Amino acid sequence: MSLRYAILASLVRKEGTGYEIASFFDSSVGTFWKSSHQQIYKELSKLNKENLVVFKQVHQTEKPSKKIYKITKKGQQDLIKWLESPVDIAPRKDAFMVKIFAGNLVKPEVLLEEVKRHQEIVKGIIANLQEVENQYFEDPEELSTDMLYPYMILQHGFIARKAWLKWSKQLEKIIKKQIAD
Amino acid sequence: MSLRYAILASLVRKEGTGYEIASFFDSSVGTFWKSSHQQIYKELSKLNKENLVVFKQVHQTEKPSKKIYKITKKGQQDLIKWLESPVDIAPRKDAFMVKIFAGNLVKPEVLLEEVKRHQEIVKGIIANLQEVENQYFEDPEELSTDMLYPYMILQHGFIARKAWLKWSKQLEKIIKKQIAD
DNA sequence: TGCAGCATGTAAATAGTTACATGATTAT
DNA sequence: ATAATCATGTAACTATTTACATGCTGCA
Repeated sequence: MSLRYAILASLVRKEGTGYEIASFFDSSVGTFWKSSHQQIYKELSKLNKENLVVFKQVHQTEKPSKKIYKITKKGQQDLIKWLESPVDIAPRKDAFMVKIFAGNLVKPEVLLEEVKRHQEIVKGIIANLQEVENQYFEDPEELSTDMLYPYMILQHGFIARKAWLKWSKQLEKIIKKQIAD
Repeated sequence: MSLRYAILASLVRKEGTGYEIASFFDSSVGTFWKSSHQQIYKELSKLNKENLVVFKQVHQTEKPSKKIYKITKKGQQDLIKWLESPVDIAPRKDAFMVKIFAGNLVKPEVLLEEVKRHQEIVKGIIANLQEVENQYFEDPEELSTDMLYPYMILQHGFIARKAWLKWSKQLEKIIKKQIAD
């Protein structure tokens, strides 16, 4: 039920198309809510029926025409009401961890390969976060109030991914010891 | 589609009832796959129809009767096949982060309260992890091969939760500065 | 020539949540 | 008395994924 609020939170900062919202959720700052474009389009049309967002159709000659969505006053009120109520901590569904938990069932070489692969992905994510920080948050001391919070989302990305990497090095050692034996 | 593998991974270590599997997924070592008991019961009966698990009905006088599930050879083969194939990194859906991202829309006092509340929850989780470590993983050097991987799941819990706490202290400072202004 | 990016969606299937139902025992 | 623990499930609903569909532009 929070997809709608993730969308509203995105629109409150910047109006945009469903496509842009989907890209945002794929980006470093927006990774807190991963959703497919199909789902986002569906939710946007629901949100529109409930008068929480409105859109203007924009015709383009070189690209397909698009709908630029904007949050309404009612949408803002709804969002704020949700923001002010408590939420549970996020339940986890992490298939990689299932694999590690059952790691003793597979050849350590195979496990190591998967760990290595994930390390490369995570390193890529960190590099991307770094780029975004350099581009948009160069001087954290000078950030405006409303950019401070997105900056903290970025910082969370760094801390969480780096902690994961550190842990995965420990894991690597253990798997390599298994291979040696 | 990974719920079935999380269940199989749990059963491969120890046979048990749906209720026990659900409790395991709520516990510190099993938090990598959160699911409701309703869903687990449904999946177990599917798994049974597909001959990946079998159960024996056990009648109890003081408690309701139960079904103790056990993984079959076919179930193990299926699980191993899945374990050997690559998985994507887990997509995130974190409502708390949506709140922080849109933090500028609410009174900093309200935001701070929610952050504090989450800090207490996370501290509780860390304390629980510590207890489990003391009880079951007292001497990491002496761990048997098959307990090494669950131990690493526990370690991931520590690292991830502690990293979150550290980040949240930074966040706290920023919110307090907002209140002061 | 083929793929990536822009841009929207429908349809079918599966996964997951919420509400409800039962019932004994033990601890507060 | 009331809640928690053990133990199972059904029914209705909502959320999410997967597959399919379209079509233009610009790049390699």
